[in-house]
Amino acid sequence: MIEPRGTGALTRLADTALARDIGYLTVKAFAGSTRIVNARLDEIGLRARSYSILALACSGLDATQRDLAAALELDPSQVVALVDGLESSGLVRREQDPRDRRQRIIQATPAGHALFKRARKVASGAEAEALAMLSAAERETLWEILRKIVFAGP
Amino acid sequence: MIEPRGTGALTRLADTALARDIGYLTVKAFAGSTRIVNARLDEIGLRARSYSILALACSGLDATQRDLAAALELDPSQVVALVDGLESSGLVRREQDPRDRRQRIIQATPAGHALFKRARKVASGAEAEALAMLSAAERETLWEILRKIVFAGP
DNA sequence: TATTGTTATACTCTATAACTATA
DNA sequence: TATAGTTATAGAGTATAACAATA
Repeated sequence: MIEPRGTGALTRLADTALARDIGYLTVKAFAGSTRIVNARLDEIGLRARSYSILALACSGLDATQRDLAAALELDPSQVVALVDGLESSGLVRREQDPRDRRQRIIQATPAGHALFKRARKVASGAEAEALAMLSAAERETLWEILRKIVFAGP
Repeated sequence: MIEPRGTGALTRLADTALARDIGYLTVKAFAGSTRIVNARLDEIGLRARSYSILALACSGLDATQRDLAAALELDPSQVVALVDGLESSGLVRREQDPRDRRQRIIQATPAGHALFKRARKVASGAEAEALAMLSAAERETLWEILRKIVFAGP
């Protein structure tokens, strides 16, 4: 942006209309956070999405693949590949629901529960790192607003 | 999740640990918002990222491709394709910086400015739609927090 | 006939490495 | 030698359509 050396390219960006654009800010904030979270989770063989699947498999909700798709806003066909990966690593099992043999309930194995215990700490640390510039009160406010976006029915 | 017919699969999800996980909430909120924003922008031939490039090309900041990459948290090689698309649609021009012939300043054409004027309204409407469940005060708070995440130096 | 899980396909996004032209 | 833009490639994420087994 044709500035003296040493001046950040973003210096004047904060003054533009884009800085008021929640869409832009969301994309940028999300990109940075995802990078951090995935980098940390990669160390234990997970990513943001496989972590979420594992979390639900550990939750005791007896979620079917269809439920996982709905909960994570994914297409059912994407869930197949994610569960395949976790299953081949021995972290979850597909259990046939005796009440409807079409459905597969995804349950975490003992190894899955053990890894999730570690993964929660990793994810929580990554979150703290990604949001280090926020106060505890601001993080709480962000959580409340996100919760409202996700769980408020349309 | 083995519930009576008519009960939403997400009913009990709000009580699990995942509902406290900002990472999960962010992924889910972001997925929904992006879907809405891209669907609306598609109608005028843009997407979230080409919209952001066009916004900066219209901003008067005389941004180079390197600046765009930094501002949008993209790799410079991704900016090439995005600028290619906008340029072939006649919305932006690559102008060689006389002070450093390696650099290309991305400027919006008159057609680019005209489309951006429409695109801002579309993006703003999509944002309102995606965040309809928030009050004006909550949207303002969300904006402040996102701004802090994006512009707070590490 | 409708639904669950599955396979297949295509397109977008993200991440890296290497090349060219300029500095 | 270092940087801006470019090309190429591979992997992850997103979106559809169709199929087999089951309801």
